[in-house]
Amino acid sequence: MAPIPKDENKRQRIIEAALKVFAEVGVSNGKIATIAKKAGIGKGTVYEYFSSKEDVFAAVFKVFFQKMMAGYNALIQQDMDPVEKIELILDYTYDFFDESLSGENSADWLIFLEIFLQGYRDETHGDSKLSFKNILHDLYRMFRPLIDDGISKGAFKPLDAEHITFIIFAAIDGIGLHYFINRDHYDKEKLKQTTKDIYLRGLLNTQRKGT
Amino acid sequence: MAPIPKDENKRQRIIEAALKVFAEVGVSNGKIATIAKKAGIGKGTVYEYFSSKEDVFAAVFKVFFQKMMAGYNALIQQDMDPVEKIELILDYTYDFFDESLSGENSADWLIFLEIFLQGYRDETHGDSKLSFKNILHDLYRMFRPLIDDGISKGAFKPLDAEHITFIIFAAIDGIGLHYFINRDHYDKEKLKQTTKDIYLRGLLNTQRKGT
Amino acid sequence: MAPIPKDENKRQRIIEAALKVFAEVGVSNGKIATIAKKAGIGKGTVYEYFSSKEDVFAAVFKVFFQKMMAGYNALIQQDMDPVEKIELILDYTYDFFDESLSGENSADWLIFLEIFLQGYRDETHGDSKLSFKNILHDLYRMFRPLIDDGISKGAFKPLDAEHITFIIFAAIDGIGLHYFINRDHYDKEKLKQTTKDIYLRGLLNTQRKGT
Amino acid sequence: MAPIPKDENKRQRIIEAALKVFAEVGVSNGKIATIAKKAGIGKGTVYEYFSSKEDVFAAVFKVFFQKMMAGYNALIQQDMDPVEKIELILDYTYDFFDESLSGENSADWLIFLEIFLQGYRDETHGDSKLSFKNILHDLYRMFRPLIDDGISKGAFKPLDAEHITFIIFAAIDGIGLHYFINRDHYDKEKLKQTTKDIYLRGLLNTQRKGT
DNA sequence: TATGAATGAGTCTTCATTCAT
DNA sequence: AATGAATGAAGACTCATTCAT
Repeated sequence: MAPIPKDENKRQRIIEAALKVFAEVGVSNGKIATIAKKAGIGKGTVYEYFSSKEDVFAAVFKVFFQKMMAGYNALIQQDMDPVEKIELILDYTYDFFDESLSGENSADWLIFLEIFLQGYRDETHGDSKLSFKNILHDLYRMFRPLIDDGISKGAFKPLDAEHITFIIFAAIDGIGLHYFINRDHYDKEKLKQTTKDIYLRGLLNTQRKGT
Repeated sequence: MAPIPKDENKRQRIIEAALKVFAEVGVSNGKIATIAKKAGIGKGTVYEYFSSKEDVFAAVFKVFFQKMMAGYNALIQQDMDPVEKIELILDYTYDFFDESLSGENSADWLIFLEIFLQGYRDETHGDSKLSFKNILHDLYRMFRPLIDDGISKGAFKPLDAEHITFIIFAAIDGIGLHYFINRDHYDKEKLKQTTKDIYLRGLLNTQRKGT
Repeated sequence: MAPIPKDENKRQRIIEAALKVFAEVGVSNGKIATIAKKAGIGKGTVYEYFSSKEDVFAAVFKVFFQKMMAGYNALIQQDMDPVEKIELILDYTYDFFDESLSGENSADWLIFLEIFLQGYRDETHGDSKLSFKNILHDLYRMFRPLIDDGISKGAFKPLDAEHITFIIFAAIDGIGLHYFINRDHYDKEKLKQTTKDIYLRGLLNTQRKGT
Repeated sequence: MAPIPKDENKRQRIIEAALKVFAEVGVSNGKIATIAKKAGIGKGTVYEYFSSKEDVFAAVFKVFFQKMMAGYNALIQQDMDPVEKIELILDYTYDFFDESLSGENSADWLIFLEIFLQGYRDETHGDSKLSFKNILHDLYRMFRPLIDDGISKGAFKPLDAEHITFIIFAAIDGIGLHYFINRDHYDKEKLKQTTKDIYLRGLLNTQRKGT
């Protein structure tokens, strides 16, 4: 059905174009014709690389999360102590959104929500090959060692690692989302600092020293 | 075009039906015919109360946020100390999603994202009468006094109130979102507790007592 | 799927239009748009009465054979002796095609083949609600009593009635088909006479009297 | 456009593949891509041998009737008396269909109808290089000497030879067609016998001997 | 006021055909 | 000579919206 001919580069161009289009107007409203034009190819050519619009979306979905995970993973893999890493990750979240929002890519990040919605519905309706849940679990799994490390090194409170991971990542998501809409109303550096203050003073058990 | 006839009750039924339909299948895929049937009226009747599908969405948007704000506002208005309130609010977030997800309304909460997306796009594209940003600011404005109160009473750290409000609310949002997808993988009570642990041990400056 | 609203008259107009269009250009090449225009309605309206093009075809199929059977049945029901009836039926076959071919309906009869092909393929491919075989058996069943009657009255040779029915009807079909193409090359009255000569002198066992 | 390159063998493979494909799914639904694959060549190569799909069909049309005529002609050319030949031809019709229907070629014979329809329409619409009428006349012309021979030898009734030819051949066609669909419902040998009984007892004037 | 039958603009998708390699 | 990637014209079907009843 989806023959996937050789030109891998062209396939990528379609995915990128689709990402932008879906982000800008939504998956339902994103026309294959628009995607094709944006990719600089003919309408029919899209179907040489993907069997359907749904299939295009699936590819966008996959690529998006791979990139996202790669971004965070690069930070996590670095050789530094857990506290610094958490700080880096929190800072990075703001910076990542800030970059995503610059220039013409301004709406790119909306694709996260599009993907979230579409992916969740597909899952609910059972016709999904894109297990959204699984993606989230991959993300948690990626963060998890960092938390474990912090706990074992005594840097983090000895709370349940699984639940901490969930909360931290979920919170980061929400913060990114809101910052996405409100960045012109807030001072980024102050937000970064406050975020770290709130998270870390709680996460770290250094204060216990004082007890 | 939309004369807005008398029967206000019927108008509400349409909005409720639209909420469910949009939540379940998305705004783009939500059909006027489906909404009408769910509201128990004829297709044409929808156009007696609303001038277009877009107009129906605007009403859903408005009602949804009014309800949401009412829910949180009820908690905030209660006469109790700021720390307890924050705890209540965090707990409530989990409970709210838990309730929303029970029974047939299981997808209701997806409407938040639908609304978010649609609202944000409308705003970006300039054709919006629904300022999404304004809604968010209303929400922050609602939470703000609670933070101010906590700070002035010495219960919360003397950080910048505006930024705290942003972070707390954004985090709550993210947590709700993720819990929405993952609730069957986690123990709610443990999550509640860990959430409060992380947020509050950081937010509260009680540890200073020890100094 | 196929709501089938009230206006039965309009439904008939669509079927008639489809019959002509399918006959003229084939089922595959027959466009819904053309059918709609010919029926004097909007494109979308076709879908108020039929759920798909396939469904339109099914209706054409059904109506066509009902008419066809009604035509032959009227002859068969008449109160006259079997030999005369067979003669009438053979004559009628020529006349029927002759009429079908006059004026603008000139291609109408091609629909028989279209239907034959489409029906046969649908059956083979299993996705048929139009059992073509069943239709043919209905036709045979209709002719059968005539043959039985002729045999029991001693007018026809005492051959196997079922097989006679098959052969006579199949031959009539072939004759109609060829006449359809060749009528301008032959003298109809001569064909009628020759046909009866060949069929009847064989079918009747009157000649045995002479033995 | 269609330079008709050397490899005649490849050209035949395309025609054969097209025959099967058209028979199976119809001319409209038969895709050039499918034909190419079945012929074991590239899609573009088809256009080295034929200028268009229509041109491919024309070749199939021509080849099919050549084969068909060759089959019957072989029988007609044999040195035997007219009555035996007619019997042979009638028997052969059943056997031919029986063979065509065995194994994977099961739908091959449908091509006759496809060709009939397409050919007839092309003729009607004037864009035909395939005079369907002419083909039929060739067939009649082939049978004609057999009838003439039978009449002149006194084996057949002295009816008009041209009309007899038409009727016999047309009837054979119809019988083949119906047998194609119904062969599992009838006993072939009985059908053969009954067919010959009906046709020959009428065609032969042997009964006159008794007079 | 309420309705739902009618409509056609708009979208995905297919496929014959072209053409650079 | 052979190929198959690229293309866009064409067509089935959907659905917001209108309007006569």
